[in-house]
Amino acid sequence: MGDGVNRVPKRRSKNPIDRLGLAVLFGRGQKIFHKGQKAKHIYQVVSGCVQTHTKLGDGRRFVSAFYFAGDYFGLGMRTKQTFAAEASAPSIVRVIRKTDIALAALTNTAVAEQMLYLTGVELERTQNHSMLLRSPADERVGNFLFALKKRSRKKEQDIVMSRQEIADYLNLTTETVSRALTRLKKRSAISIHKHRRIAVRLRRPLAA
Amino acid sequence: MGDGVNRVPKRRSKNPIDRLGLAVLFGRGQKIFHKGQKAKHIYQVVSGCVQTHTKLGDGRRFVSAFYFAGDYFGLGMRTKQTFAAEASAPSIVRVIRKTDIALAALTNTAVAEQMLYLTGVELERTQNHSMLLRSPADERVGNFLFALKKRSRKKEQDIVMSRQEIADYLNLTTETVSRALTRLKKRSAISIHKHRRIAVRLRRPLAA
DNA sequence: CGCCGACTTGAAACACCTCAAATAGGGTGG
DNA sequence: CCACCCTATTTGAGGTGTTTCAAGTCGGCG
Repeated sequence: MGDGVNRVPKRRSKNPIDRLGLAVLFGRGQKIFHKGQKAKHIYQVVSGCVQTHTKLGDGRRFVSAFYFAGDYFGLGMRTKQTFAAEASAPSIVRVIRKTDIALAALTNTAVAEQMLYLTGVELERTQNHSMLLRSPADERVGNFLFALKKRSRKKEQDIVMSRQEIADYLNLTTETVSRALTRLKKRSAISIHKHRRIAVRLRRPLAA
Repeated sequence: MGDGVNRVPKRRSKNPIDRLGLAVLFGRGQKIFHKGQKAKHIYQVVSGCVQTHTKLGDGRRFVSAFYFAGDYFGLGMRTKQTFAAEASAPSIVRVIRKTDIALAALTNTAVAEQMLYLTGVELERTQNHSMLLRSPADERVGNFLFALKKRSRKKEQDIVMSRQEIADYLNLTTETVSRALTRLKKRSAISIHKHRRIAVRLRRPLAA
C-alpha cells in the first residue's frame, strides 16, 4: 500500500474473516502490493477490478488473474508475493492482516476452513487459466468474455481492462485480441459498442 | 482405485497427516481416480510418478501436473475431481480419507495448517505451469527438464514419461518436443542417451 | 534376430506475431 | 459545445514458430 490512498470504513458480513480488515480505495493503475513483498495480508475486492501480474525478463507482461467484487486474492503465498497486484479500475479493497486471521482462528475453527476453501477457489481459478492458455486465440478471447459474462450475469459487459491487459492475460498480442474480437463479431458471438462495452451472446463455452 | 491393485503397508513420519492413509501400488497407466469422481481422498506419491490430466472435447489431452515421491495431489478439490489421475510409471501412492483428516484436525491444529500449506504448494505448482506455457517451445522443454533436475538433484534424469505426455503437459506436439530436445542438444544444454535418459547441464532456468 | 511402438527428421501449411499505418473515442482547452 | 489532440484500438502485409502429415530410425522386448 503506497501513500495517498483513501481509507473507507470496513464492511460487515457473516463469514468469519469477512469481519476483519480495513477497506482501502485504489485508483486505476495503483499498486496494491509489489512482487517479492512480504505476504503479511490477504485481500478482498469490495468493488472494482484488480489484476495480479509479473514482468518477464524481456519486458513481456504476464497477467495471472483478474479479481472482481467478492474475490479474495493474495492467497497461498506463504512468505513472499509471487506477483504484483494493482487496480485495473478504481477499486475498493479490503486488506486483512494474516496475524488477525490467525488470532480469529484460535476461537473459531470456521476461519481455517474458510482459508482452505478460498485457497481452493484460487487453485481452481489458476487451473482454468492454464486450460484457457491452451486453446486457439478465438477460443481464448471468447471464453474469457464468456467467463466475465457468467460472473456478472449481465447482458452487456463493461470491459474495464485494456486490450493490452487482456492480451497479457491470454498470452496474445493486442492485435491478435482485436482480430479475434472482430472474428467473433462476424460469427455474431458478440457485439461491440465503443470498444469497451461488449454483449456476449454465447450460452456455453466456445469449443474447438 | 480399480481392482487388482496390490496393497502395501503404510509408512510413518512426523507430519500430522503423514501418519494416515493406506499405501497402494499402481502399474504404469493405471487410473488412481477418475475425472468427475467424488473427491473423498487426498493422495501422496510414495514412489514413482503420477500425472493428472483431462481430455478436451476434440481428443486433445491436457496434462495438468506430474507428481513425484513426496508430492501430494488431489488437493483443493472440494467436491468432484477436475482431472483424472494415473500412474506415469509404476508408483506407490498413499490414499488418505478426508474424513480421517477432519477427525485428526479435531485434536491437532497442525493438521489444518498442513492442509492449507499443501494446497498453497499446489497453487504455486499450477502458477509455475501457467508461466511455463507462455514461453517458446525450447524454453518450455528446457525449463521442464530443469525443474526435473532441481527436484531430483541428480546429474542424469530418467524421464519416466513419454514424449507425448511431455507434449501434453507443455501444450506442444511430440514432434516439437523432439525438435526442441535436438536444438537443446546442439546448444549443449543437455545430452540424451537412449531417448529416456537425459543429462541437464543448465544451471539456471532458460530465459528468452 | 526381427518386430513394433516410440522417437526423430523433413517439407509444407497454418496461426500468431511483428511492424506499419489508419481509425475511433475520450479528454482538454477554447 | 465544439475542435483538436492523444492514446487505444483496429486493420493490413509480411515474417516466424509450431503444427500437420509423411517418412525414416532407434531401441526394447519377444
